[in-house]
Amino acid sequence: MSDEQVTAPTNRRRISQRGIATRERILEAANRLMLVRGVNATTLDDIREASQTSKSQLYHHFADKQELVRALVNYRGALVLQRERAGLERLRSFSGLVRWRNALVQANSLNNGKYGCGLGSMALELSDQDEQARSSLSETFAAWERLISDGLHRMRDSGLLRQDADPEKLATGLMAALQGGYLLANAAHDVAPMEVALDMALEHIKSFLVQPAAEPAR
Amino acid sequence: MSDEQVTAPTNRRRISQRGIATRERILEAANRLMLVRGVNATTLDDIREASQTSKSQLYHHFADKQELVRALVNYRGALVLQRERAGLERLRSFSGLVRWRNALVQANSLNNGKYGCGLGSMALELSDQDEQARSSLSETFAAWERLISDGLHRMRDSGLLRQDADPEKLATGLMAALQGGYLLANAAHDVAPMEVALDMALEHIKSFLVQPAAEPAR
DNA sequence: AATAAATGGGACCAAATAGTCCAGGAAATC
DNA sequence: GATTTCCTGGACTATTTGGTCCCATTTATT
Repeated sequence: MSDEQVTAPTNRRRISQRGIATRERILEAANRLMLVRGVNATTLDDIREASQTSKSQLYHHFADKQELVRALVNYRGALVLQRERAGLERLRSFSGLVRWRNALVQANSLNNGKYGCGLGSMALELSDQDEQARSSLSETFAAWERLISDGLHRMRDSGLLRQDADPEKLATGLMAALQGGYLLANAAHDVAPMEVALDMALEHIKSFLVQPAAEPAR
Repeated sequence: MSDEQVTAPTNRRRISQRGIATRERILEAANRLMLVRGVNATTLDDIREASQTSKSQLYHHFADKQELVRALVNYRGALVLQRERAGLERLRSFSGLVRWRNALVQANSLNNGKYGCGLGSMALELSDQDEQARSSLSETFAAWERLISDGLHRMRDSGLLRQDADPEKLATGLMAALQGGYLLANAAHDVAPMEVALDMALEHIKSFLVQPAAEPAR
């Protein structure tokens, strides 16, 4: 769904290790620059310079800026999903969720809430500008939520969560709290709102635990 | 804190009704265009055309694009706060919160989740690009949260909310859910995630009610 | 080794876009 | 009503930026 390449003879085309590396270097630079400056505020010359490549290479690997952005959407999505899969695929307990929360908070606190979520910022900037990018981002968010809801399903199946808990809705709520937390933290240049938001969502999930603990979440 | 005008002789400068109207027309057009296309993707020519003005007028009323954007940040902030003040300053009950939620959801559903929150989208786009804009936006968010927390304080003072409820944190959580909901709804082009997120936050607030009702929030 | 195809460097072009300028018209003050 | 100051229209300029092109170099296939 994301790999259309140069449209035509993908098979007839030779490809070298060096070419792959260059393409990767471009995406890596675009990822880095566009995270801090935003997509529209980053120029191709910025990327060319940061990736130590040239114009012809940019246009050799990507038809135009839009296609580069779309590739970045997939690139960044894959990175996030990979990271999140590592942290969520074995989720089976509430304390696992707390650890997951702590990891996100700590990562974000390293830069005082700046930059926010790479996916969320692209979503707001591109959704009303590039339908294909929006669609990809939406799917990535869905996959991310599924990682969470799968964990919640496991917790429900094992009897930790009540039967009337709705893993999908809980996951959506948690994701919204996370994204909203990123946004407020970014605006405030302070992780605090992100912590409060995540704690709210965790508290909400906690209220569906079969044996609610006495102490509040943390 | 937001009105610096042309820096120098604000008093010595005559100003006509027509001038004010033109400035307003420019801001109104910028507000409209930048909401759907984003700040960086909107050109001054777009604004000039949409506002039925000319280049000289843009630069007569604003030093450059950055200052126009900063003025827009304040303009939009004032609009949102005005709207929210109307809906929140008499907040005294949980059902009042539900009505507030419903109004936001309905407004957003009119365009299938598109465009998101005018403040939130600017926040993500400008926070890492214009420190002054970020600061203003952060203050506006704080004022908005205060409208909510003031209402929650009233509910706590009147005995509706438990004493251990923290209005500030509850307001931050609700705001994060709202902003995250806007973001996910925008990415999905569907209000549903925004509803789920807001309901989660309301449910969380509900858990601090002195006499929890039997039925779930709605 | 010869050949063909992929990769690379960077000058160059065209369009978009921010920003300038000035002359004429409108409004306020005397 | 005259004069001064503000406001407006729109042509014009400079810069940025996406995109093209050509030729050299490297890599793979024979």
